[in-house]
Amino acid sequence: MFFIYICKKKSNIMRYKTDQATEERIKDAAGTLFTLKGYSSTTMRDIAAQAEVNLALVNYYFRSKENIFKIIMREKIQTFFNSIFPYLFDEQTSLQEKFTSVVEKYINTISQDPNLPLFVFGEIQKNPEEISSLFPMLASHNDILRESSFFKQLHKINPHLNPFHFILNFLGITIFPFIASPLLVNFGMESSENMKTIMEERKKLIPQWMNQMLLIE
Amino acid sequence: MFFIYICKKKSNIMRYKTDQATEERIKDAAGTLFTLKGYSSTTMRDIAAQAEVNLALVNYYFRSKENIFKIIMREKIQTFFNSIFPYLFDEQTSLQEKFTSVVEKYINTISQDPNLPLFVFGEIQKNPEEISSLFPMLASHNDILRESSFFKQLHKINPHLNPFHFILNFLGITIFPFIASPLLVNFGMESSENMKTIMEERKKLIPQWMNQMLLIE
DNA sequence: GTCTATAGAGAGATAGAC
DNA sequence: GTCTATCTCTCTATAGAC
Repeated sequence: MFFIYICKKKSNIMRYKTDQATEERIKDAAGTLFTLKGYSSTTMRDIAAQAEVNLALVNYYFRSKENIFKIIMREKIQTFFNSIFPYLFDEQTSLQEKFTSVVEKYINTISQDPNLPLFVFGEIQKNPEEISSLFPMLASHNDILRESSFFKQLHKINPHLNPFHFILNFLGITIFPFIASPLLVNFGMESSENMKTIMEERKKLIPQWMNQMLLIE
Repeated sequence: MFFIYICKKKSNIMRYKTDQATEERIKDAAGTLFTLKGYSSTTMRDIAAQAEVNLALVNYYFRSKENIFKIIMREKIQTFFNSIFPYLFDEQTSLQEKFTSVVEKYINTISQDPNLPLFVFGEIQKNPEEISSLFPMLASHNDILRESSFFKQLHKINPHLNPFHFILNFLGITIFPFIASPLLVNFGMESSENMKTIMEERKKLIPQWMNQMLLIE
């Protein structure tokens, strides 16, 4: 009895420290691998190895591969949209301020996790209904973008063109460089170090380009 | 003997018609599934079912999954680059002409296979060295883009900015809409029918936007 | 060429010891 | 909580009949 008591106590103390660290390590490993290789190419054994834990532990903490993926996916999409959405709906800021703050925030976020855009768009392509189930709010209320302050401001400045064009342009020139960078490195574009400085330059340039584009009728 | 002769003859006649059709059907099925779901999420059984043939036949014609994937991948990348590259290196055309002809050609090509960009960039992210092995020409000669007529013309018109910025912008506003469309449909952007008209509008708009952007120093 | 049947490898998941 | 061992399923690939 005494022995068991001691062990239990020790195990409880350990748990508080170790468990959190282990769970977090597994989640980090899964996040890295999923964003890099996608759902199907990532195995539970990969995740265990990357997290330096036993395979059984991954199931112990997260029950199933599908479950751990959903958790990761939800967080990643959250990160992805949170760096844009709050700004787009802010009625207090000007179009200019939106351009600069979204670009700044977005490039900072993605720089820390450059595979994020390709992961998000890729998984949405593979499983379009998934995003609706993750964010039912969007499915039910799907004019959300059209009713944003951003959309209205774009329309006011240039009523001749569908504001979606400008949104596509804005996201395109901001996000696409991250999507294309592995390819462009092959074409002698930039080493991954230079990619960083390129993106820093673009923080200032993108708002200017957007202003120029708005002039067209 | 006579029986065998007849059968052989019949089988040869059949082969000419049937085999080509079967092989083509398998390749089409594989192409569709790979571009939609990626390498790992696509099974040989999927391909067989989609092509309406027996599983063993897929291996009969293409030997292995990896092999059929390489064949598809090579063709898709070929299509992808052929809609851009010849124009970029043409010394005879002006920058304006390049903008319009690349946009026209590219949007037409991708419209027939909207998943192509995400597939190409996704697989390159998963396996960056693969493209070098598929196109050794690029690996050995990787200043290819920098030496293009397009690059030089951009530099001449705006010497203050790295031409890669404009190339990123150009590809971004052209390609990104296809990458983002499954997502934007969720945000009430456009039904897939309207996506077609949106892209038609962009054929004319993109060259104009590019001109505007070039003005910035 | 096309099919059925199956070998063989690798995946996700869990039981049970510690 | 963590590990070893194993079950079960599905996948790729092929052998062999027609």
